[in-house]
Amino acid sequence: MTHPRTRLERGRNVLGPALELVHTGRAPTRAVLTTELGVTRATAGAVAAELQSLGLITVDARPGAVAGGQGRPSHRLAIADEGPVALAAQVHADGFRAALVGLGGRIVATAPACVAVAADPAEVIGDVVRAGARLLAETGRRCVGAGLAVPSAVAEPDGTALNPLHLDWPAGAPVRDIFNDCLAAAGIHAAGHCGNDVNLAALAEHRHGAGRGADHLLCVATGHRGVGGALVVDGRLHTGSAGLALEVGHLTVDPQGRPCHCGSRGCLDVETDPLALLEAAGSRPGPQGSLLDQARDLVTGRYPHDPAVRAAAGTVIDRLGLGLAALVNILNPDRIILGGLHGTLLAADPDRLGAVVGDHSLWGRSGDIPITPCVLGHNSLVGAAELAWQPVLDDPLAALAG
Amino acid sequence: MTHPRTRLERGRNVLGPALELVHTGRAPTRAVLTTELGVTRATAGAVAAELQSLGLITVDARPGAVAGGQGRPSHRLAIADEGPVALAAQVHADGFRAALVGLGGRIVATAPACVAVAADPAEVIGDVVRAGARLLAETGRRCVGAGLAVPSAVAEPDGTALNPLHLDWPAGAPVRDIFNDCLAAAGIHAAGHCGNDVNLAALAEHRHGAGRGADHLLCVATGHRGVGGALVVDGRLHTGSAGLALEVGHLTVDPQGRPCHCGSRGCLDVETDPLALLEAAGSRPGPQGSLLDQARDLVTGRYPHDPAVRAAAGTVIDRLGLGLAALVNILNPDRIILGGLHGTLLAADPDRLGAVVGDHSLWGRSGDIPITPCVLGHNSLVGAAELAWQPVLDDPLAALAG
DNA sequence: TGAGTTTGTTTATCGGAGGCACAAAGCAAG
DNA sequence: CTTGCTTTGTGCCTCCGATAAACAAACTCA
Repeated sequence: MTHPRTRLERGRNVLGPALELVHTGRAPTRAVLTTELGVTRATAGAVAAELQSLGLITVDARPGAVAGGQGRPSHRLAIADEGPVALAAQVHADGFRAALVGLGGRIVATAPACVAVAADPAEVIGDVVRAGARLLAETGRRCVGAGLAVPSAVAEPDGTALNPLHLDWPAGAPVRDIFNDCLAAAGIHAAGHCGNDVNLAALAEHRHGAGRGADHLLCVATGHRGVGGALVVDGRLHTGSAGLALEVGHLTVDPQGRPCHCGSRGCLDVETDPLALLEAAGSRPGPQGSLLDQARDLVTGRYPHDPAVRAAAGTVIDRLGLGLAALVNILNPDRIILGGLHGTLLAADPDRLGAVVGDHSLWGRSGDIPITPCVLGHNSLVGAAELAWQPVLDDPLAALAG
Repeated sequence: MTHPRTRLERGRNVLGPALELVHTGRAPTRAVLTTELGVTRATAGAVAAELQSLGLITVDARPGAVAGGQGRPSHRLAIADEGPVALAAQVHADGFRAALVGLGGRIVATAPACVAVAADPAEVIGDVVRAGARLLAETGRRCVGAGLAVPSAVAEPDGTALNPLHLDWPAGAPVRDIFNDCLAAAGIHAAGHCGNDVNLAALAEHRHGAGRGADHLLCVATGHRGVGGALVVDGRLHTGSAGLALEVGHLTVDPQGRPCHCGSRGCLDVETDPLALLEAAGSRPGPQGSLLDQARDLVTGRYPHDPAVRAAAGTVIDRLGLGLAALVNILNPDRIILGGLHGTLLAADPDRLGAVVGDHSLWGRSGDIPITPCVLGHNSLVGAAELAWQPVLDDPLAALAG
């Protein structure tokens, strides 16, 4: 005679999709979970109970928890306040930063930004991991994994940084191995993942920011030097066969333009980054503040009334539009988001860029593609956390219960 | 009391993947099916029996059917000889063609190619559908669906041909609706699907030709005028959000090049198609034979010993290499296949193109990307059939039993 | 001929999800 | 306040696809 098993362990195959719905804010109540997953109420109930027992979400069954229409109010689903977190780390040309990020892209704690960057990747990554370890110790949260964002293409499956150009790191540095070594040295027993910062920013924006709901999201951004791109298709990063896709910096946008270190001229990289804008505006880069900040100040403070800035920004916008148009023809995205200086330029003159993209991409349809700036702060950090959360989102039971 | 159900109806969820393995030639025996699907022998047996009962495959259990190693020989799996077929149709600038294609990309019957092309899409599509209907009547095969390849981007979800430039069709012609109307008028009760010819060729090459096993397959081809591209990721066509991806013809490959109707100069479209090669070689296009045939004859007959042809082909190869390098940087494919004149040029000088692509794509890694010509005859036709077979591959029971 | 190896088949069982009936919790109209 | 309607949550049973394990079959090799 079989003893009556508890039915609470049901719903394993839909557990991941269910958690993803809560994670991305698309499942505020249990009833929504039912319809979004396409399962019965019984299954959705078991799934919600299971996620609650894993300590990931809370199911609020109190009356009045949901502002209802007709019928019995549904139980409210929320991300557990004291649930586990991911350790997120970011290294860039001007410093590094660590944070703890919970489900839903919620930044739980941040370490103060550090501006010193050593030339040795192991040293920098060790520093940022130790900063993260301190946060974990202070908060006492469980850590589900760790993610590191670097300003370089990261090759798969090796996890090496191929072009960390503005970091003075050696090309091909095994950043994932270094990251995992540092995690182990800091006593953090969790898997470490690495990714390109623009890729991770795009992932974060897709799940929690300006890219929500887009099926084919193109993200282009410039930080300090150079331009990065990313594509999120059906909720997953499109990184190509070896993690090297969306290296968009060397599209030709001005045949008579500046020479580029790649050997060509007028590449997107050298025509639309902060230095290009400063030079075009006749403004010498100063010693204080990053190139990005100086370029941003120029645009937000003196566009459009300063003729030199107006002309320079207009030129950069036109060049960027040409590059985006080429990408639109190749990738056919349904939304474009712009980060860094590109986002600032878009905000300063929302119409000009769209017009250029529409004129130079085929069948004019592209004019219908919404182009918006990124909206998340620290989106690369949140994206790094997404990398760490991914195994949990794919299979919560396997990732947490072990 | 429950009656003892026959266990032959098991294995529904793995039925599609199993058929796909047989379809792509990756499951010659039942034992391979077991390991490839990752299921038990019991399940694989039930699945094979089910596919056989659907009339799609044969399971040959005769001793000696498999050249074995040790142990009991496995049953041989083969595509059923008299199984159902897909109606494949292709329309291009020089005419149209119909064929019947079975599983495995096997061309079962072809109608003679027709060289007359009317300006009215309904007329042409009606002609090709009637040719296909005759083939169905002659062979008496069951038809699982129909696919049509057109030399134009096909917008989804509407199924309209956006730029059928060399067909004198109106832009935006609702080819899928027309195709389905013609099918119904011909008494063929099957769903009709439409796609871009290069996309479909890439799909066919991925499943049955030079692209087998590639995870990220890039295909670039030129037929008569213009250049088309396609990307197959994890076995599925990447068509972007609206079916318009991989419009690669307007990448800039020569800033001082020929003017293009898109308003720019030196586009891949006008620098690497057959007309570009003929002009560069100082050869006036003649009245007899298509542009593609004339350009091919030039290369195969007079390369490399004719200096003019050598120089012209070299220039076109270099331009093509620049375009491919840009695509490599953006898409990071693990294999590239070239069709039409591009395939001929590659075959004529296999090393030069690879060197250019390697030099102009980042981190030199791209030099490792294999570049090969397409190998299938009628690959757009076979690809059109793939479109029609897809619902069967996704869920054989639902598609066939209804 | 017999041992070892690999594959096919049979039977019992497991586990996730659906179906259905019923209970619970709100709103609206009288 | 009561009654009816609507919507949601829960318990019980069933279904279905697949696994597990034991056995039978077919071949190679010594």
